[in-house]
Amino acid sequence: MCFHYSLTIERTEIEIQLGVHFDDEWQPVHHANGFTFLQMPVITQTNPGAVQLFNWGLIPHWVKTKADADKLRAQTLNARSETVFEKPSFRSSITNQRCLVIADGFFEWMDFQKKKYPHYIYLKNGRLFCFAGIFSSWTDKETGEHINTFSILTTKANPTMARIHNSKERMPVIIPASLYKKWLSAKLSKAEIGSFFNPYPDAEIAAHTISNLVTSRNLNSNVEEVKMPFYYPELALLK
DNA sequence: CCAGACGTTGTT
DNA sequence: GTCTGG
DNA sequence: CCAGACGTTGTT
DNA sequence: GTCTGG
Repeated sequence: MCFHYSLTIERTEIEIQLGVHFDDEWQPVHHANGFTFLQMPVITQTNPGAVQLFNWGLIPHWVKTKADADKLRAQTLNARSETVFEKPSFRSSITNQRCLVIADGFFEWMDFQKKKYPHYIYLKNGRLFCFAGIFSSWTDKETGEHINTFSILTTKANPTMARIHNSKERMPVIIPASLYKKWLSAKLSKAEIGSFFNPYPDAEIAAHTISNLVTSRNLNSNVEEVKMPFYYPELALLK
């Protein structure tokens, strides 16, 4: 799974690397906590030339009230790729409402002797990447407000992620750069969509432990330092 | 028929 | 131990 | 996901 | 909206 990630590069750099327009205001985010349902940049199937800001936490179209939406979105930050075609919250989005969720790193915790050790995971080449996402547009009938939301697909962990995320052995689905266009193309069969649901190649990712600033209540975690390496002597026992 | 769920995980 | 809030 | 609470009352 | 459980 993946409930915390980062996108720490500038808007113009995102435009250059992905060849898209990004017209909204944008400040790099060092720590996006899914449970705050913040707006993050995505590229949708329906508007593949543009980066848009959607709220993390998918609200299905059939939700009736804002209260129900708020309950559900805390549980739709991720969608299991194995069941995404069946689940009521996701099945109407996977066929024709896929998106790329732009990121440059994500956070997971290792369990060791009953303590949690946060890690930052990123590509060895240092570039941005895209999670496989699905999106939905929801209208609040009380206020008329439209909210565009997304969820990040998950799959089983590759060896590096299994070592880090040792309690659950899951990881987000990452789309290889060469397949961005295909993920966003219309008329993919169920099998073609399913062919994306693989762990990302182990050899291409890197990771290190970080301090617990990432979940600090008193300090602002949305700062550059959040992803800096932090050494835990007790973890040396693992190597 | 209506009411209620609709999700992610993991499991000393 | 388990739930809620962020 | 983690951090932090973990209660009483009554309720448009 | 659509399915499950009662």
